[in-house]
Amino acid sequence: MSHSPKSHDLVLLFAALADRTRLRLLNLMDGKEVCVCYFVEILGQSQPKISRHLAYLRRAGIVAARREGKWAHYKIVVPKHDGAARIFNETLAVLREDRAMQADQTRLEKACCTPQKRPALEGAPTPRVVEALACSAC
Amino acid sequence: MSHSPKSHDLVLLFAALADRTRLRLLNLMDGKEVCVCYFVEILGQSQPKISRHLAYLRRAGIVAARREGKWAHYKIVVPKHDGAARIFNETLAVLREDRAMQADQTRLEKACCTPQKRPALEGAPTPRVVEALACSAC
DNA sequence: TGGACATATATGTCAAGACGCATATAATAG
DNA sequence: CTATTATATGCGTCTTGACATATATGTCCA
Repeated sequence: MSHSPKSHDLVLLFAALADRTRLRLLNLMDGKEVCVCYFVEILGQSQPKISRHLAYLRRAGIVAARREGKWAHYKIVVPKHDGAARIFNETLAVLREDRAMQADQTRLEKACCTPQKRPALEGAPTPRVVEALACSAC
Repeated sequence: MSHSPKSHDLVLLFAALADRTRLRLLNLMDGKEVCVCYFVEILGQSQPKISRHLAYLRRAGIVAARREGKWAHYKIVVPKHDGAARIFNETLAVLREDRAMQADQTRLEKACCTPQKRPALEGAPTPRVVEALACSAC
């Protein structure tokens, strides 16, 4: 596929990646489908702010939302455009090596293990592994 | 090097890449050091516009300017941060595969061969190959 | 020295995005 | 049905960036 690889796609991708909060969200979604309440808890940012950035990523076509009862789950969608996909995957790989991003990952894993200790996560669905990359702690 | 790979660097890189004109400029600089007047001629955009985008890229630290008499030459500088460098190089590779970007390259090569046919390029220094990647036509 | 030309910056205008706050929707529980 | 919880969206404000026009700076050459 990836019919006409217009640089327009790339510009949209880069714009979506040009925000720290969005990079942190993508990093948390790396290999997992994550509930919104976890993003709010782990990043410690306001729920509307998180929701807005998730909407931005959704519009950019690099995440997909799934509703399950009162919870919304988000997961990564690799861009169709081949070039964009390569850049996107490389970006995820770079994020994995970043200290702060690893810290986010660690906190997510910890929260997954003892969600009952966090009021905001009581009864919330824990992140679910999607396509390879196992969550060692959960 | 690349001591503390802060995601801040990445955000700045992505912001710099999130513009079509800047992507076209970077593509033209791929492997060559290019005079500003060539950018203006090849992209067919106003000189101030080109200059602003070059200034943006300069501030972002991914191009370097060199003054030679009345002409200014720009060339690519790969980011220090290792992750940013990988993403940046991958981006350049993707641009090379893009139709429109190839068209820009072709027009640059043609202009290099017969600069005397273009008033704006009379006497201007032709792009100079830097670090490998030869300009086959010039 | 002065003028022509190449390049850079200042300014005004417009649109997009980020954020906080409040509020609306949606689904569940009681 | 009402209350509660989770998520999304309007709205006002601030910042940033893109662009066009105008202007400044710097360099060469006559």
